[in-house]
Amino acid sequence: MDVQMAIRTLKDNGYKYTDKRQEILRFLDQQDGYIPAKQVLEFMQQQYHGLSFDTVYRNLSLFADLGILEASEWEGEKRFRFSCEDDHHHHMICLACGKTKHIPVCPMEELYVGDGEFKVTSHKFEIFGYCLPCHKSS
Amino acid sequence: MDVQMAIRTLKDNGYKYTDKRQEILRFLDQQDGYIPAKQVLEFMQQQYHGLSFDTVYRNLSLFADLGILEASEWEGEKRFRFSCEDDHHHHMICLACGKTKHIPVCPMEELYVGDGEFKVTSHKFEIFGYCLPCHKSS
DNA sequence: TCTTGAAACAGAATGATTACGATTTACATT
DNA sequence: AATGTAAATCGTAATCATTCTGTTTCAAGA
Repeated sequence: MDVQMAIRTLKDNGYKYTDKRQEILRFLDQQDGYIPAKQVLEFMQQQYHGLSFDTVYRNLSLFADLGILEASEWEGEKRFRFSCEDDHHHHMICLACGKTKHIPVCPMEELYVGDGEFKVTSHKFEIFGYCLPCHKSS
Repeated sequence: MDVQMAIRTLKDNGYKYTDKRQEILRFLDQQDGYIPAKQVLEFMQQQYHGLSFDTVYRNLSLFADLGILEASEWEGEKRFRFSCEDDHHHHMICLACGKTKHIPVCPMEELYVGDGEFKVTSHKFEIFGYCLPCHKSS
């Protein structure tokens, strides 16, 4: 997933492509790991003085709904990152800097949960901790 | 960990044992899994009309600090449960009614992630879907 | 019983997020 | 290029969970 694919996804679903959406997507495309919504807002307000909170928060949620972004949430803040284009996987997430590391294994593949009493539609598996640089500096 | 042990822990650390603390502990002792702080507050306000939010939130944090409770947080809410290391589990969550079902297996037990480059502190594993009653009625 | 410091109270403050009516804008159609 | 319309954004208020502050009440040791 990159900015071009994101634009196509937006158009395919009948959404418009605005300069603010472009800036949000370009900013997140440059980042490495999960970025708090607040931080995206701050970046955007540098260029668009008086930008409404609503615009940023609603667009981030929209992008996540469309699969353009991946969303997570910890320490009371929602965070977003560009969707990884490769195979299904999960993340280790650094609580200090938000950087992520792939976990190649998916627990769902080894776990039998389809017991007929629960129709599974999705799942979330995340490991939290500290990456080496952040762990050292604390 | 049970209510008696919790009382001892409180006393050992120089904290007082009040009727409100007793009620919070007894309520959580009867529960099965993580309970949102808000829900503890609602239960307490049934008996103590006009009970301060502060009393419940501060006590829950205190209990967690003392190791009486385990704290977690998702969907923007802090949640607590009695400490019980041998009962570690995860949940299937119904997206329609919110009811949960235990998953007896923890993927962390079978996954080697301690590669020295990441200090693991916690993890989250949740399966989303629909329980039988909700699935039938849709 | 008395004393003292912790606990609880009441309500304001905070921080993140969402909601809403009014206005502006993107873009397909004319 | 001009127009119509649904979507996007604005500006601000509301909400939700939680924390803080200053004062009063109370548990438990002396």
